[in-house]
Amino acid sequence: MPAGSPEPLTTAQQELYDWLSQYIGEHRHSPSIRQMMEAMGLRSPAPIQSRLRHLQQKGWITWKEGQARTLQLLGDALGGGIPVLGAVAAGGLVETFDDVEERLELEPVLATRGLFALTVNGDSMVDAHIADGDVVLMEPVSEPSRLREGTIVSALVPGSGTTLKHFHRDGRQVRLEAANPAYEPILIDVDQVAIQGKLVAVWRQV
Amino acid sequence: MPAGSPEPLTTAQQELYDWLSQYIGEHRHSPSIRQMMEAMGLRSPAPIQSRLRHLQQKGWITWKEGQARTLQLLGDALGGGIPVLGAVAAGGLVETFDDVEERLELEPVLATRGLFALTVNGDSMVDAHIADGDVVLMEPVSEPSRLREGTIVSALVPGSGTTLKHFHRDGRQVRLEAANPAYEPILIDVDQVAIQGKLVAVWRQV
DNA sequence: GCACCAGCGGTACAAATGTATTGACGAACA
DNA sequence: TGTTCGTCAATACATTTGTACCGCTGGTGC
Repeated sequence: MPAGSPEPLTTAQQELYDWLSQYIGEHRHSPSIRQMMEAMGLRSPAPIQSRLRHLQQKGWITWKEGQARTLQLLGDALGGGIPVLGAVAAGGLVETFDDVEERLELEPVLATRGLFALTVNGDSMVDAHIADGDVVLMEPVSEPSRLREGTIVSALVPGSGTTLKHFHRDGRQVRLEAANPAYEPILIDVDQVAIQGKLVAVWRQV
Repeated sequence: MPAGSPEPLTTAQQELYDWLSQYIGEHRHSPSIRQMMEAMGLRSPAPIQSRLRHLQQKGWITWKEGQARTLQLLGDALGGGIPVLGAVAAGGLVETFDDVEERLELEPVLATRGLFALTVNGDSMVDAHIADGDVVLMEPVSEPSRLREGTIVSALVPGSGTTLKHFHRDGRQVRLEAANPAYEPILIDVDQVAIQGKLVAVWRQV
């Protein structure tokens, strides 16, 4: 909820909300009222209806009347994106943020078909601000010849495994450069290397 | 689909899948079969059943039998998280990835209530691998006194706006340190600074 | 031509499901 | 003390909804 009015919940309401959050996170869809009933250890749907009504009035959830399993949490991120409240600065500056300027939408990226992720191991890409332990989201590459110069790709180099590097072409050869001067570029024939994917996003969870 | 068997779809199946993808992306829940029926311009649920069965057999969708609106796309990211196929390395190494080791779950983070995002401006946090233009996901902080030493926070410093820094306590004072030696630490009385949130995740979209 | 299959229409049915109603209990509060 | 409100039980009801069945059609390949 747009930070400001965290309407307090009763313990029963909180209990239901927490369970909903967990269930939806796990199953990707809303449970039915009778499922909530069972999970809460109740024997009648009425209490659930009541709690749901209150959760709705307080702005925590919403659903489509009459339609099954259309309940949604209004926890900012889920549904509608995360509000980007402003910018934070280097030296300082930037005013306080009052209203939402835009919303961060992860969906479009996540909806990319065939997307996969890799855990970054080592420090070869630190200069590109990709640190050890980061997760990189990659999109499969079908035509390596169409890659833009400098694109960060994951490449399978015979004898040295999979590696994350900047992609360059040198005529008939491919040059894979780390974003860290401590590492030597890899020069390899275009036929010898398999480009698995290109970098779409970086995710780091603290 | 788990990269490897891009089972071909008929145009009718593709049409339905595309619509489902769009609908779910927009509404955050599955439509009912009769809704699909209408959307496809049909007058009977049977064709939809047929298409759904085929989409399921080919591994594009899934649902819980007998339960309403529990259909899910199997587009990797949506539903089930993004498959983390392995690790990519610095110098090299790491074998090819065959099977999914784990899945990247963004949901738990995104479900955090009150979560907000900030666009990073400047290079004060480069040493923490947070670059200009990154989006940082922040969780509101209610009790600044309970913050762990070194936690990255966004703080509102009177006269110098909002800034992203490492948080430290020095007795009755707060020390805000940039992750870049070029910037001087900010020393300020605990009552003079407002800690708005702590860093939960970093998101960088290429 | 014939088999096969995806697709369509129409219909039917049982189950899942949201919702309304009534009554009772206990805690909070004036 | 009496009122209010959130909670629970039990029940009832109308839809919503998934699913099954039958027959027909048009295209594809043998």
